[in-house]
Amino acid sequence: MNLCGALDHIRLAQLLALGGQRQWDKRQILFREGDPMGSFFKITQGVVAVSRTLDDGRRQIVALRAPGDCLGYLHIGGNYAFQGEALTDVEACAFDRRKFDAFVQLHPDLASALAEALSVALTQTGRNMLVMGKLWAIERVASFLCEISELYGARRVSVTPLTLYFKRGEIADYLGLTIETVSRAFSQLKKRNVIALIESDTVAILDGERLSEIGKFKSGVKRTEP
Amino acid sequence: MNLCGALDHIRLAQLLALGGQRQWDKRQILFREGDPMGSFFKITQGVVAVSRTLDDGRRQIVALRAPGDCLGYLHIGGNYAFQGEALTDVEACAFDRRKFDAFVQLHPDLASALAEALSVALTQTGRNMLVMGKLWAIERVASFLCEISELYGARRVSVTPLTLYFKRGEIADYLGLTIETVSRAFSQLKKRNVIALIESDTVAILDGERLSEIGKFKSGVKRTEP
DNA sequence: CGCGGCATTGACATTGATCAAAAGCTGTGG
DNA sequence: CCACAGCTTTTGATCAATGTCAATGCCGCG
Repeated sequence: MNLCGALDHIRLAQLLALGGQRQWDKRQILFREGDPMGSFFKITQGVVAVSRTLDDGRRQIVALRAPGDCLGYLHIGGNYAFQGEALTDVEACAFDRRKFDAFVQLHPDLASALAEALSVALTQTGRNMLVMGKLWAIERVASFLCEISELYGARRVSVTPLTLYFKRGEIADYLGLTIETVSRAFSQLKKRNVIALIESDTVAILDGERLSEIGKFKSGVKRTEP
Repeated sequence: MNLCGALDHIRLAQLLALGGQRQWDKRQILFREGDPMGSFFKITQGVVAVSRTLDDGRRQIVALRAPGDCLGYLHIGGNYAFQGEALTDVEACAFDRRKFDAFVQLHPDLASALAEALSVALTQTGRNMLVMGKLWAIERVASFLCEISELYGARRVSVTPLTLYFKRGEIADYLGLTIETVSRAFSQLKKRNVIALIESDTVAILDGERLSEIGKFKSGVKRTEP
């Protein structure tokens, strides 16, 4: 979720004063599911995966967060409802939740912005449920590539070629598949000349039209010049 | 989502004056995905399924809404992001979205309540993604029964025995399964004496402990006296 | 009574998971 | 710089879970 829109520079500065900029290395945990909630975070650099894990170790990544997004906001009885893990090196501003809530009390329109950001996140999540519930493996992977391409394109990260910052296992945990199935889906898409692999991590989208058809993805996805 | 909490009676009355009580029959559509958004709704009676459908007809139910909940709030470019369909006869209060937004401007704490309600919905959705992404068919069905039991228990509907108001096809569309798989899961749970079927629609939970174990469902589920 | 919708069950097909092996890459230390 | 260890990805072989297709039965309603 993203609540930049409603913040003018002055209040953004005030808000930033509530929290400190912090950094995490790739693969570090920003916050753990079940831990008492302290701060939430607004990403300035990098990509974070938000996940839940069952007792037996099965993990589901429920959202991706990129620069501008907030995360670590949701709680169950005062404990983090999810885990946040850095997929890249990450910089984020950490806000003490209580101070933030107090700040929101003083700036009512911020609450509206918050509601708006949450609405967008909830809408996005609805699409992800459709993807996980109804699409075949190759469709899910195609959808994922479209989503990442759009997310990174909208936020910053260069998209030509497209570096995912996801390992196969993370894609699997995001899409409700296994590593092997994700790998095979990539191979399929290669064979059909829809994508090419630059590195295991980095993709050239050869036929964005086709990719978004396969992924049932509405908005346009640009072709990556190889 | 539910924003009763923040509303005292006086303001609730004012708010209600913004919208009119309306009724729908079972299986009627409250609003369609893609239609221009007019009102959103606060349910007073009945159960509604919120869904998205692909062009080829595959449908995913992304949320259930019961009395006290709001729905029809999410939009993409001013059009409903989802469809709302009555699973039972439904009564709801319809609020013109623009009037509501204006009202929220005048009552800032309502915006906070809205954000809180959206947060709860988003947290719930996270769990559903875990269910769909990682659980086996029988686990999903068990999880569904726990969820329904808790939802109805918390809101109103009698829970002994538990009437679902879902057809098999709707359960399937909620859990990312097929009718037949859902039916087989019910049969399994019957065979294991975890549940009994009163009617195809109505279940007695014989062993809630076991059911919530199977469904990986945290909070307690009461036993239904048969 | 007979029709239509829904649920159940069985037989079979297919997808995706699991198990296993091999190849590629990365970083470390000699 | 090379060799080796550890990790990740790919690919193949097989298995299991779930989807698909079809038949049957149940139930409510005209």
